[in-house]
Amino acid sequence: MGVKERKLRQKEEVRCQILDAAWQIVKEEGWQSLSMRKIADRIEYTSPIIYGHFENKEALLQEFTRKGFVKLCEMIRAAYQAHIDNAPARLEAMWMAYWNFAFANRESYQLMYGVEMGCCTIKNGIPESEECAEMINSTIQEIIASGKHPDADPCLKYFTCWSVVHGLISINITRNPEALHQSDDDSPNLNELILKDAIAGIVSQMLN
Amino acid sequence: MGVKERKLRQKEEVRCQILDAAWQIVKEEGWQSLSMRKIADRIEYTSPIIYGHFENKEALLQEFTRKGFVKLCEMIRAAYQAHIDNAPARLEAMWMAYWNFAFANRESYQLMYGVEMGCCTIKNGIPESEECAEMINSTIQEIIASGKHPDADPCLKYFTCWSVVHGLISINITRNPEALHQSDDDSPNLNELILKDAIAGIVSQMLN
DNA sequence: TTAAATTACTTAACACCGTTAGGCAAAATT
DNA sequence: AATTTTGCCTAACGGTGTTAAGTAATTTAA
Repeated sequence: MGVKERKLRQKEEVRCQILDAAWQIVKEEGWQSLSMRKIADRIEYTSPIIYGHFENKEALLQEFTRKGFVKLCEMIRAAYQAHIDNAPARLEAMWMAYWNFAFANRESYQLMYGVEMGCCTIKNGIPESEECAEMINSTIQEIIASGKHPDADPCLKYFTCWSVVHGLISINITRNPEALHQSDDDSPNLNELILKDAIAGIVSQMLN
Repeated sequence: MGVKERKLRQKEEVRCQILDAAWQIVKEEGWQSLSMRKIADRIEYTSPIIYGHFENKEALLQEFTRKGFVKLCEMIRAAYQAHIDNAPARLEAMWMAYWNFAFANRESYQLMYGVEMGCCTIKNGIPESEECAEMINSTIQEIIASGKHPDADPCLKYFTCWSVVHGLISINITRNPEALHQSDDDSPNLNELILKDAIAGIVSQMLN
């Protein structure tokens, strides 16, 4: 009598179809033109059924935001663990991971930080988001502790780092899709150089 | 037979009413909830008459963007002229002007750089916008020329500065209205310190 | 002064949007 | 086999930007 299980499975499958269709539309036309009716069209249902799976459109978007932070968190965690013995290098690696995530997942980043989402908020209910902030903040604290300004505010340094990186990403992500960010050849692109320079500057301000 | 003149004057007055009503709504409810019908309600007309003054909603918003850049340009120009003899100080003053504009004209800034406007684009059809970029870029070139890295790219330095400032503003403008940006007492707030630090860092990278 | 032409404005509609209520038919349970 | 539950759709509400058609007032011309 696995009828309940089957129905649950079917419902879960429709949920996936909704997310897949939504993601497809976003990739093709952008977040701006994503609508419940368009999603329903693609999965050959009518729009009200979506409300059986997501409370409203915002909740649906929130699901993508959540997924984005999970992925971002993975990448930052990898960078964290790869430089566990060197705090300045770790900080740079984590922000580079952030940078790479933004360009490998443009649409996600735009939803996570761009349009209306409260940007750079430490508390936003998504645990992975807080874990990202925690890893970066602890590294900053480590750098500050080993430097000549132990009274520096790590939170403000975090904001400063974030503003450089996010600002640079903002420049590149909305406008020229491939103008400045061309990693075609082996040489790192100019933006990455700027980024590393800026972070190195902040680190040096913490140390000296 | 000044009937034509009178009609022109009347039409111009309605145009002003439209802009005033729109601005009032924005200040009360934000850009998100500004609609043509709401504007029409306030000026006691119906929505189609707005299209006699503005081609569409985007054109109306564009008018506010333009006005914003005019004001921003004034402030940056004043800073430019106040430090005509000292390029590093001039650069800092111009970015501080930018910073102050953003917080004195939150709604304008949000429209100019925030929501969907292509951020930091050098060419966007608004002459004042280009003048701002020109003043900053020429100052950066002056600094670079007097430094030890004459081959540095001024455009990229401009982007770096802009990303720091815009990033910091983004943090503060969307979230806590008065949390970090409290200039109540005489002491400059912490964000301004960060800002000056960051710009000083970039300048020092150009010089040394 | 009266008829024609222009202008100013409104009403109604189109095509969207997010969201909800009600109904119908198929499926599952009793 | 009758009843309950479920899944899904149709229709609608109130909102959006925008356009076309029509009406009433004003200005111009005869």
